[in-house]
Amino acid sequence: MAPIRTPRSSWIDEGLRALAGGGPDAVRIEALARALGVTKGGFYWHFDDRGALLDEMLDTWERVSIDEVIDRVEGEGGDARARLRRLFALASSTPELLRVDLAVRDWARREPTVARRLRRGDNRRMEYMRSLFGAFCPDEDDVEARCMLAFSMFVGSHFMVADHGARSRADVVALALRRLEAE
Amino acid sequence: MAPIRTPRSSWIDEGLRALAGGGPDAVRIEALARALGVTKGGFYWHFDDRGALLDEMLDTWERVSIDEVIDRVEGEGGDARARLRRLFALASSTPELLRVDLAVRDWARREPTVARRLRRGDNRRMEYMRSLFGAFCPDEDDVEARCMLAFSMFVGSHFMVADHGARSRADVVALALRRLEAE
DNA sequence: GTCACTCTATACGCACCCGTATGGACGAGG
DNA sequence: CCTCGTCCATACGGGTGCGTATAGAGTGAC
Repeated sequence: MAPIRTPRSSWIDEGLRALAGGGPDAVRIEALARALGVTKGGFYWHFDDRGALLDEMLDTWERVSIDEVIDRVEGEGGDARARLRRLFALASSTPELLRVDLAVRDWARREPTVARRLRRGDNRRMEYMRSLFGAFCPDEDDVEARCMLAFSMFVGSHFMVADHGARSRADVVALALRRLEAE
Repeated sequence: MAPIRTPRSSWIDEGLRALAGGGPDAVRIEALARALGVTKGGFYWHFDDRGALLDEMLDTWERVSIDEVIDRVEGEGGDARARLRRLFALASSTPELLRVDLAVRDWARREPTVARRLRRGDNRRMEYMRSLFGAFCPDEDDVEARCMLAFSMFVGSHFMVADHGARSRADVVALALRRLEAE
């Protein structure tokens, strides 16, 4: 057994970095190789083709961005409002992961297979949020509206570039979130 | 003066169509030419290069997606809540225009010059929404939070793919909007 | 009919990228 | 020391796209 010099995971990580920076079109094998300091020779030893890499990139995105985040929020206890705030904090805490998430969302708009994965992930997250809002909010329509507003603000705030006078973007998001948590 | 066969505007329109469908990387001159039934020969008579086309595409996007929408909402009268609803309806009414808007938002995440244009546009729309929410909502923080929620839901809802049980996405958005319009 | 103007076709050089083929390099196990 | 497994470098063919150069077509003005 020889040692592993540039394992699959390096290619996947570098691919996710490229995806975050420039979208799926920026995931070019020769560019990744340059970034890793090798040539593409080894890439085709690990992967069948570019599509296989993209697939595995989406696998790891699903795992670390969705499953692990929810697990960590659940693991630390607190009431529903505390978990809600922690969910938002955690999801925005890793800039690199966040940018991958946003890139996947745009990608999903034109690739049905990506959209199917995103649907699975978004449904998981929404289901989890419903349980949190439902803990202190009896009306079902209201729960759905609050989930929608909270989730779409989490996503949409990164796709808009407005100023808010003296307030920072984070201030306004916190303000809005507090509004959604109200009785 | 000879007649105009494939004027600048054809290239810009076709470019916007490509942008809506596949992002800025999909705006390829030879592909646009094929779509227009000509070769790229004439393109370089109208434009210096690909960048010049992208620039003019953004010009027209700014004009028709922001200025004209606000003008039309204002032109038809009604109270603040009616205008708010019309603003949402109008902005979503033209699928093609909407998809350009979303593509520009993703594009802005990696191109500072695009981000600057988007900032200008988003500030205009936010300023207008502030005036509408401010008409029936006295607290300034509350106005800002509602604007943020409304705008980011408008944007974010198109970047998420969750199901809502028996409800349709449009139902949930309407539900959420009604919540934001409440006294 | 001629001219001027507005495109349009075609061909070229360059660069980038994909996927394949092939011959290694390099260290662990025997 | 030799072999095997794990990569890596290099070269190739094919495809696509950009921007340039150049010759020409089609139409209105005169």
